[in-house]
Amino acid sequence: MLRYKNSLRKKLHDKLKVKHSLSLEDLEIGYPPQAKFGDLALTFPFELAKKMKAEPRKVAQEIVQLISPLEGVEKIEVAVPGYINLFLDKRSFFSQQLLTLDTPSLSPQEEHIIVEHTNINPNKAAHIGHLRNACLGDTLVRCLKYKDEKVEVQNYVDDTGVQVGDVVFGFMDMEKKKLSDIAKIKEKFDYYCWDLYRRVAAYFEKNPEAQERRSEILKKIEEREKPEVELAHHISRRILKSHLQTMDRIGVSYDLLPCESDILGLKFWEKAFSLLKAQKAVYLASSGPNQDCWVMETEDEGQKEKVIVRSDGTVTYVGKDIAYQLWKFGLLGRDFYYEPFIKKDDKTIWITASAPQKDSPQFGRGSQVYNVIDIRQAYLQKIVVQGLKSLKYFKQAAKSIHFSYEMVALSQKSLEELNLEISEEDKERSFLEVSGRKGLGIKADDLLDRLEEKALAEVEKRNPEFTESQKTSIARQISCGALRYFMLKYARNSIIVFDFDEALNFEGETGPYLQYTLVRLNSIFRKLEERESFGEKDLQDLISSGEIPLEMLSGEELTRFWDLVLYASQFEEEVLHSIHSLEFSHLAKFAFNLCQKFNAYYHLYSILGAENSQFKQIRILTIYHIKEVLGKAFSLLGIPLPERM
RNA sequence: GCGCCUGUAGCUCAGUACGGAUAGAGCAAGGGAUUCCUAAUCCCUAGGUCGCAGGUUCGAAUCCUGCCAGGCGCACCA
Repeated sequence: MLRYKNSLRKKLHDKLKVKHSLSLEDLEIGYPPQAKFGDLALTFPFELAKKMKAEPRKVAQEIVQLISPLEGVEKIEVAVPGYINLFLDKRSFFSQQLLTLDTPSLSPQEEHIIVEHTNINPNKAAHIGHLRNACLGDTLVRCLKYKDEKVEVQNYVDDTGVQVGDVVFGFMDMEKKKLSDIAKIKEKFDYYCWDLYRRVAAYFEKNPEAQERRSEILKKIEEREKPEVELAHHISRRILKSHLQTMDRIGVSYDLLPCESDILGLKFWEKAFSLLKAQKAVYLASSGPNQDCWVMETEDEGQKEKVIVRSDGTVTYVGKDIAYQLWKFGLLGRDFYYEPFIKKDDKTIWITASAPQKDSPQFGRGSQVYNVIDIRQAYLQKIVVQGLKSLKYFKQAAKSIHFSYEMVALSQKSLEELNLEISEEDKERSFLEVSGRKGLGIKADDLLDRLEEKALAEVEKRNPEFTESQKTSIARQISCGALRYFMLKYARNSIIVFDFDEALNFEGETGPYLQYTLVRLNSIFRKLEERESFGEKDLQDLISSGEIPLEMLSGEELTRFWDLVLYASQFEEEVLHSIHSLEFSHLAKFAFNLCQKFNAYYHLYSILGAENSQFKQIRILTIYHIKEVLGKAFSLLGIPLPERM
């Protein structure tokens, strides 16, 4: 449809330019609210009427005279207030759609896009909040790649921060463990640390005097002193591997894992600091509450300033982030070294290193950067962008996009289900924020396990004859589909109050519903092959022959057919819209709606048992079109497609 | 206090970017459909002062102003 609209817009522009000065963009083409009004609607007569101080209806009528006849358009009508409704030539439109199924009309606009997402502190297991981040980020990546953009996916690892330091404290000071003892821990390590981290946080609450030791550990990690730095390294790498395994379960992967330890080791901050000082973007506060700190003035809030370097000379998180953002755009003048971290199939996930390595690829130097980070960090992201601006990198500042989203919270009901202890104060709240420190949260692997378990039981019920490995593999695909759809169905601005019943539901607007629809669709084609030896080649022959016996259809079936075709053809528009608004719930809803439309069609019209071969032909072509579009949509949403379920 | 966000059906949410034709889904509730391509499905019923009050407009859930309610942010934490 995108392609069609673009060419229609050009045609309209050509026909109208003699009489009206309208730009191509002014000629907006929308959809009427009801199918009976038409297939496409032009609303620009209203704008024009305003300019000409005329009645919209009259303007619309005049325009219809100018643009008629239009190639590919069967009928043009003026609707009462002043819309121009177009009725397309169904046969030529459908045939065009079928022939261009494999050739996307989207084209890239950037040289190199960097998407940073996931970014879990490597000191505990991943939880549902992290899953939302990863699903959003990964879907963006898939959509950008579909648009043919060059995309590099980074997952930042804060391996020298407070959170890792706290777990080091837990092992060393509370559990009195050495590296060799930790290495011997057999149980799921990220779960072990989840629990330990919660105990450490509670310990610091009760023993404020331990703060001193806490700072000491952090300092030793930064200055690469043993044994603290060895422990931090062991813990962070081991947990990072767990995270990658968890993310692999939902089909999420990365190109590069940039580590904070290397940002420190390679003195990224020192370089960024000298750049900022040279541009006078930061200054040493000589008085006031921030005395002896290097601060940056914030844009809108008047005199307010943000501390970048503390009075003890250490750099804040934002400072390091500014350096990292500069590096992403290739503006820092320093670079990482890289080594392989994990190889799976033919894909390598690289990690940064602080010494030169052999045969490593190039990363960074993006022309556009997306940071997928929850909305609570909006202020800090703004400061990072301001850092770029103060260095006069206005273009890069404009291309720094904070992909923000709301948190996943826990309902009181889900807390009860998990038997988590909460304070009296927290009991009053309608929902609770996930908190690693308090150990409040649902671990990603636990949730995925529960989804898999339920899916397995459902598969068992329906397909007892499948082999065990078939069943588990299908269950995995279903759990992934269920989770990804769940994370994408909500607008990013909306808080997800997590509820087990909702998340584990496989009926209605859920991932498994979508998967089931496509499984059914595929199974029709499988049966066509089995029973009638009608295969892919016959299908392609049918399409290229251009024989579309549309004349067979009338009444209800014609309406349904056309509704399906028209809706499915909007796929690329939905992808673009989702990228522009960073709202992938649009794409999720689109796939769901298309499934609903198909399911209704499926119930009314038999394909295998069609009345005659012409009905069969047209129905096969119709559902093939849907199958292809759904297949593409699923792959962008990261929803796997089981053979059967 | 300042800034950002949210308020739509019993519940969970779309729809707001760029105002447009009768405000849509799912869940829950009630009723119905399976000798036939997978019932993880489909159909029907019921359910709405779009937080409140003004304003702009031919036209407002959508834009503007004020108010009410809730959330988040405004660290020498990350």
